[in-house]
Amino acid sequence: MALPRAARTQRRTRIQEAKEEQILEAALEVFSLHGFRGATVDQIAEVAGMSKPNLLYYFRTKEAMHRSLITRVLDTWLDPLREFDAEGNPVSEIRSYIRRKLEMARDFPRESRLFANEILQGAPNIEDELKGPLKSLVDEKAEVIRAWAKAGKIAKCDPYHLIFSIWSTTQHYADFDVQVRAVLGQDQAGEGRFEDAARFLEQLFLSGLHVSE
Amino acid sequence: MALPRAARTQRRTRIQEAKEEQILEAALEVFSLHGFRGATVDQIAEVAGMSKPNLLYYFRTKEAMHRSLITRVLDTWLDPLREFDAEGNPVSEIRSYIRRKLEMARDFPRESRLFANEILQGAPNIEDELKGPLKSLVDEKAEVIRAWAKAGKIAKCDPYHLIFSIWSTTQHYADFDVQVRAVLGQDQAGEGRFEDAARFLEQLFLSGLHVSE
DNA sequence: TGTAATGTTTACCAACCGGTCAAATTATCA
DNA sequence: TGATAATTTGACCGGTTGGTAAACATTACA
Repeated sequence: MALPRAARTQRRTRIQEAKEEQILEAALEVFSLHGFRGATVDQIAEVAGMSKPNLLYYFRTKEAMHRSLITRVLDTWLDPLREFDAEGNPVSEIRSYIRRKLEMARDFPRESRLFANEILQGAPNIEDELKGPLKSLVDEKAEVIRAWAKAGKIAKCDPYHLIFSIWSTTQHYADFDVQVRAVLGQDQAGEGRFEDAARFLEQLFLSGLHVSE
Repeated sequence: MALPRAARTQRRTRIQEAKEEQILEAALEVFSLHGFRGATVDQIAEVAGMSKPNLLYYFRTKEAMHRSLITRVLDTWLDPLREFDAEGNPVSEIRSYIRRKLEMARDFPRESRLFANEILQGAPNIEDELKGPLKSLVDEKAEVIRAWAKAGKIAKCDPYHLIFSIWSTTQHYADFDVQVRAVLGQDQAGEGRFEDAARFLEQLFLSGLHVSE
């Protein structure tokens, strides 16, 4: 008899690691495109190149798969914000934060859409993580921004809404990609749109905060 | 035998109008919360307070319901942009555009989420409308903004990305509401958050574009 | 090599879902 | 009022879905 997932905390075969990776990759592809309910286990299994029961041997339910994926994505998704440095200089910190977020939107659009899908539908599975770790991290960085403003290094502004606006503007290029492409048209919608966006957003945020180099 | 939807182009009973409204209201509620595939006809029927066959008497398929809803929402969703006036003064035009979009995010979050769900999942049903009417409207307004920049009324910037950033920042408060509330915490997350957001966004965009009153 | 643990597959199931049908009920109006 | 058209409903259907059972295959290792 096989030991399903829960019992395998001790040792993990190479096979297990490889297969789980393979499954999560496929799950990311499908979930990000169709949302939780829109995705089917058969579809994920097909993309992963294995049979449905085989997939369910590694993740006992569709929900387990989704949970595993979401927590992983949420974690890496916050990395750029973690790097936000209180000791650094406001201009370069804000600029590189925008750059990093935009690069993630460009290089990991599926992760962004997975997350967006989850939030959009009320975040049933991660509300605790939003109110806990996410809020703490944002609180901490908001304090840094507030200190910068107090010291006159940047314009006075609400740090929370500043962070929201950086999130939304950058993730827009992943989550609303279809719309962006449609509006820009074939000629302008090449990969150069990320460079254009970066230039625009830097100008907006840096001069919007009255910081110049 | 009843005449289903397609045959009723001539006259519409009061009952028909009322019921269709009732159904679309329920459909908006359910679709915006669970996406197209996540929503079930039974669920919509229950929210609408009628039986499933009765609902399907007015809209013959789930897709017909969704289509009807989407086109209506897309249309009203663009109203604020239509009001954007080339003859107006850049400061007040941009400010009132932001205000209006933010008010829509506050007052019609379900409409925003319905739209976001659709785009997020590749806009299978409205790609043509994005590439057609939407693109045309944006092109037109982008030209207005470009002219303002050329005349030195606002800073030179990419008008398309300016519009994208206004869309994303304002809609964020509807689409990512759960996250916004979670991060702001109970004390700050009251209805005042929209006023705070409005203040922040006005500052960001107006001084980001080097326009001052 | 033998055998026990691990991994994979075929066949299957119960619940659900979108949609139909025919019968019953209600509104319309000559 | 009576007949005709519009509306509503319970019962049902075929297809899909998430998940299971058990037989079969492969790997790890003593």
